[in-house]
Amino acid sequence: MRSDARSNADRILAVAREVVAADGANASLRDIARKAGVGLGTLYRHFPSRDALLEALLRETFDALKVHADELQAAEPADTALRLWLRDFVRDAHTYRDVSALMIAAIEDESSALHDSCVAMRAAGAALLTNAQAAGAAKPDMDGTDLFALVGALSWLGDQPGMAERTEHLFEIVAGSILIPQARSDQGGATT
Amino acid sequence: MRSDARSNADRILAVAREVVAADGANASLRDIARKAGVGLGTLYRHFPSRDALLEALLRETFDALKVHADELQAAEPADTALRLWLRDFVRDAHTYRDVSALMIAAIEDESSALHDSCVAMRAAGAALLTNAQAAGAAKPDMDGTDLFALVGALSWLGDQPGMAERTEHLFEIVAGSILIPQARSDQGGATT
DNA sequence: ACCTGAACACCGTTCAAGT
DNA sequence: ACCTGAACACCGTTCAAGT
Repeated sequence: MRSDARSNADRILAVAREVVAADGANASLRDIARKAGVGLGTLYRHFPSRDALLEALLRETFDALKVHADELQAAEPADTALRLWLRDFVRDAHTYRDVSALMIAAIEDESSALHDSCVAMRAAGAALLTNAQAAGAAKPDMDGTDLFALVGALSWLGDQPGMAERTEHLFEIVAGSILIPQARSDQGGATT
Repeated sequence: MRSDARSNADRILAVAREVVAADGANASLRDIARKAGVGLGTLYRHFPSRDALLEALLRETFDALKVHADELQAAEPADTALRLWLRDFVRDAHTYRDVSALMIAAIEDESSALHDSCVAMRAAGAALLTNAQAAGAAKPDMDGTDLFALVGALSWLGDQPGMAERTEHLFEIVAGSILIPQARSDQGGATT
């Protein structure tokens, strides 16, 4: 019966969402299986690795971030688009505690279930960065991976005790190291 | 016999240095005790917590960093002093993998064995920062904890797979968000 | 097909028992 | 005083056995 399996997978995912929200990305898988009322092997059958489970939890977030990148690129001047997207990224990346380390690791590890999503995130950010650089609004000596590293580090900081309330401020500081202040005229269009 | 105890503590420390160098700050304490040829309880007797053991490993490094801060403050212009010290800090903080998370956590946790050292580090950095700010060489909207957070995050990045070779570059980017470029005349002395 | 849970090889931490 | 190692309560991962 395939419907059993599906309902199990759904229940595991629902429970995982709560447990990971509470305990972070390194939450006990045993605990999740237990609370989902399912054998440990069943969890492993549906999600063969921790990354696979997290990927399932994060997929919506990732998709939304990619869509948002496209929207911003179309609607905003290059520097605003980049800045706004980075804010979102940092916020979303620590929806669950300790997820940024996994994301940064996943970008190097092609076998990780998170790999594709992270590469896609990097590409989305890189596109916004390239745009901003072309407009002279972002430092030229930086690539998508640098950007990913910086926002990853920022989101990691947000997970550390005592740092959460400083992330806004730290974001501004780091953003200041990426973006070049623009004297902007009324109409936002940049010349090529 | 107190000499037994001392020699045990020394051996534990020597082994811990190797194991932590290999496995990072979360190395297995059991493994350390085993390799030191000592019962697990003996390790706990001498080092009642992981932080206590790491503090012992890092004490020399910390002391050297503090001394170096004073030297730089006396010998270099404020911006150079800050920049050079930050470089050292980032380098030393990832002598052992994953130590930066513990350092940042320790600054909030007064009961941690690493607390005092970390507060002292922050104070040393804060003094250099204040100096640089007074000379107009560092952004004014930043305090010692922000500085600690940024270099902590940078050193964390250095521990992540694939990021090690970018740390130099990322350091320059972040340093650029802290320091204000100076038009410097021949003599380096800043006026009070 | 799908699920279960015991089995294995690990942890950190504590503490009775030994010298 | 100091040390030891078993005991306890946990992990992640695998896989034979069940339905």
